[in-house]
Amino acid sequence: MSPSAPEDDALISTFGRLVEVASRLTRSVGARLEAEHDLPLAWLEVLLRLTRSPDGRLTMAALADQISLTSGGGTRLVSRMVDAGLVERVPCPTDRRVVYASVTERGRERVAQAWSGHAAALREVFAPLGAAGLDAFDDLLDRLRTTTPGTASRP
Amino acid sequence: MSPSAPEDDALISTFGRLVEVASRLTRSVGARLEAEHDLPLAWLEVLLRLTRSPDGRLTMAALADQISLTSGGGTRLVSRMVDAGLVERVPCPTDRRVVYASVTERGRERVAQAWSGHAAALREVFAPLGAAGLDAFDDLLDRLRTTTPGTASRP
DNA sequence: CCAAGATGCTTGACGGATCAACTACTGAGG
DNA sequence: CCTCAGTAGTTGATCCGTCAAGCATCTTGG
Repeated sequence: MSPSAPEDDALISTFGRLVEVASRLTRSVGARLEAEHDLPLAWLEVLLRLTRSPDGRLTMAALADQISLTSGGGTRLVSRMVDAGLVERVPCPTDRRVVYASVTERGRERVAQAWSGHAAALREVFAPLGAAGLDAFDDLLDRLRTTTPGTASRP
Repeated sequence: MSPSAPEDDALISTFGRLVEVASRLTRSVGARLEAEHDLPLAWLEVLLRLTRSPDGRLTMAALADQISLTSGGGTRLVSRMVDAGLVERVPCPTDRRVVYASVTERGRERVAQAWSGHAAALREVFAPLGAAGLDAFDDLLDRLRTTTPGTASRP
């Protein structure tokens, strides 16, 4: 009773695989990061985005969008990181609604410590693709990313 | 102060992209499914796995593994689906520890209803890849999947 | 045959994300 | 100028998954 078309079936399998792979990879990489550097993957993800941004800061909305969280989720996540001293909240002088999340020095240190281990984990995880496969993969992901609708918090 | 190697940096970007794409896609596809068929994506995922399995059933452990949940998460998810009448728990006669999750008739109906809409959503979402890209993508995902360590619940 | 370890599933406590409501602020039109 | 719609961020309630402990059952080696 597998409903109907065979090529739609393939589509569904691919999608399932995507979700599964993303889940397994984040789990595996995240566990290692947690074990070796006591740093949740989500935190590193935030720190990386911030350190790559001009002045090491991003508005809450931009950050939430980049890490695919709703604005509420973003607020809570950075709150925890503020408590841990890795991030600061900096009010925007020209628009008093906006708040910047800004990496602290301590935050930069943590990234520097965790960085090479994280890179090693990723090298391992992506090894089966080879260099060519990795490039292709990156390109395909980019195509999917840019066409997918919008922001997490937009109805 | 972007730490060091440029090719590791690319790796980190690719990983970030993978997570982002998976998240956006599940969100978009899930929202549509929820809106059109009032069915959470995770439920459909379960129903699809079950209907594809012999006798429409899977042990709790096998199911949890397939949808990347811990065994505890699996238990709760099927409990909810049992309450909704889409799945039944069937004890295994030969090994009294194991419990099968088995699709009910009602479950099969829901899949049949949702299936074509879901397929349409996926066709849309994967459109930017084209047929060739989709094949390549599927192949790459498969390589990543088969080499990634193990089961969700295994330490 | 039975003790000890493995395995399959469930459950209580908890963490973390979502949703929706709310506050504060900005900017455009009358 | 003032109002009003739209935008940025926070927060209370809730949902869902994890972790770790626990129970039942199977299996194995002495």
